[in-house]
Amino acid sequence: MNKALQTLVDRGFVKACTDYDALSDLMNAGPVTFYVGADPTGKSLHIGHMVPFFAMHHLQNAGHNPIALVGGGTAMIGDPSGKTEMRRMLTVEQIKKNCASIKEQLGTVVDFSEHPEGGKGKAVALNNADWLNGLNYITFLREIGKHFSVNRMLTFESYKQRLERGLSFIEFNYQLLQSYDFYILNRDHGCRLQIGGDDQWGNIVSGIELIRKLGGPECYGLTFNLITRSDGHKMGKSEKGAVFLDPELFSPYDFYQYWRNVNDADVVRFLKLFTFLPLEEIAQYEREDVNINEAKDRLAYEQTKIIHGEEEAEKARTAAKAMFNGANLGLVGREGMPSLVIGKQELETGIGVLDLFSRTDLAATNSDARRLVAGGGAWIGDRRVDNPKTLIDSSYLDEYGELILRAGKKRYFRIIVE
RNA sequence: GGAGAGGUUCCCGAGUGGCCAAAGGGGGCAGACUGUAAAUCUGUUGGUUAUACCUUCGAAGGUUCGAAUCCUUCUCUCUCCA
Repeated sequence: MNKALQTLVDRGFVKACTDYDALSDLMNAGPVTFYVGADPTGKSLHIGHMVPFFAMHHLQNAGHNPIALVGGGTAMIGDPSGKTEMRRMLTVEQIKKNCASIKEQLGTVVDFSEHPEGGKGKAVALNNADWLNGLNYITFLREIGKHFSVNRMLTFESYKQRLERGLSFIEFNYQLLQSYDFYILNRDHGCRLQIGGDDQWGNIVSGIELIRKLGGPECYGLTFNLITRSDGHKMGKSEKGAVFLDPELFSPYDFYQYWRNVNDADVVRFLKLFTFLPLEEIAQYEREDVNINEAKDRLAYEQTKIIHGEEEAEKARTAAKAMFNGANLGLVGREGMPSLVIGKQELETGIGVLDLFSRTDLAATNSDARRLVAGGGAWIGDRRVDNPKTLIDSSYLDEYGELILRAGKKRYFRIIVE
């Protein structure tokens, strides 16, 4: 099998392919242009969205040419695949904004530079709004719609499910539009392969069929496993909500912690999928005598480095070590920690614990803070605060003239006094 | 257009006049145990200037001493019929 294709299989990406042998031959014959779509339904992608793009990275490194397609046009509609509910409609301005920020985020794993080095393929980012928004309904029906059989579409699993819950007509059209995307990318960019999550199988196959019917070359589809966590939680969901790539929405420190806390059973699998470490290197973490926590630290560090850069990864790691390993790294260790600045004056007067905690991320409201304190989970430095009426003043400052607030064992917050 | 079912707190889902800030489960948070893991057990889970008060059961009115519960109108979803 083709080496790059084999890499994806070995790393645990691949779920299914329309034709392994033919695709392998095609990839052996030279660089293949391929694409994956991303829907700009939000301002930021979360890590669950990233699986196909990590795969894209590996294929680009092997010399193939990626097209990252942002669905500025299809986002107007909403994809019913794998969802039981109708997606809410977004405004045109929102979609535009989302497209721009998503393109930027993809740059963390895909090299969009003009002249990529080291034998990499040339990557481009396109927006299907460019060809979808101007479509004429009647023309589209005549030229594209006639190739689709409703009977056949209804046999797809994704539609079957939705038929029970209700499916709007425009969502039903999604498959036609995605197929048309593939057709356009093939016609204008020589794209021969579409990759994507397993839920995209039906849409991908339809695209291949459309291209064939319109006289294009044989194209291929490659789908990836839906990544799940061994505890059954959805990938990319944390107690704080989705694990977004945008540091504004999900801090690099929390991001690091998310990976640092994955289940034992997931570590090696995630190292293969979500880092670029060579498989030989990952293999050493599978050995029984290796401390699993080292593997988790490596996973967290590598993943944070890819998404947020080396500096942030270092900060997050240092902060984590300072907090959990008891290493007294001084102020340096606190840099990656979420923080808040309060006035010196205010502290000297004294601040109620509840007030203080509710102003941080540790408690959402006063009541929330009250529960935390009453439950014995509120700490300042190494002092447990269990009386909600406690007044926090400068006597609580540590040797650096700061307060380190803690909720439970894992959530820290730094109060800087000025 | 006609007939019926329904919209409850983060989610699912009980509740058909006061004992309802609303059972139960899930999820979350905290405590215990641990390895910053999993599993398990316990507590907690609308807000506030907090043994009380305020806001919440699709929306707006009404009946009542008192409404998530009864009535009216509106609205949305689903099912069946044409």
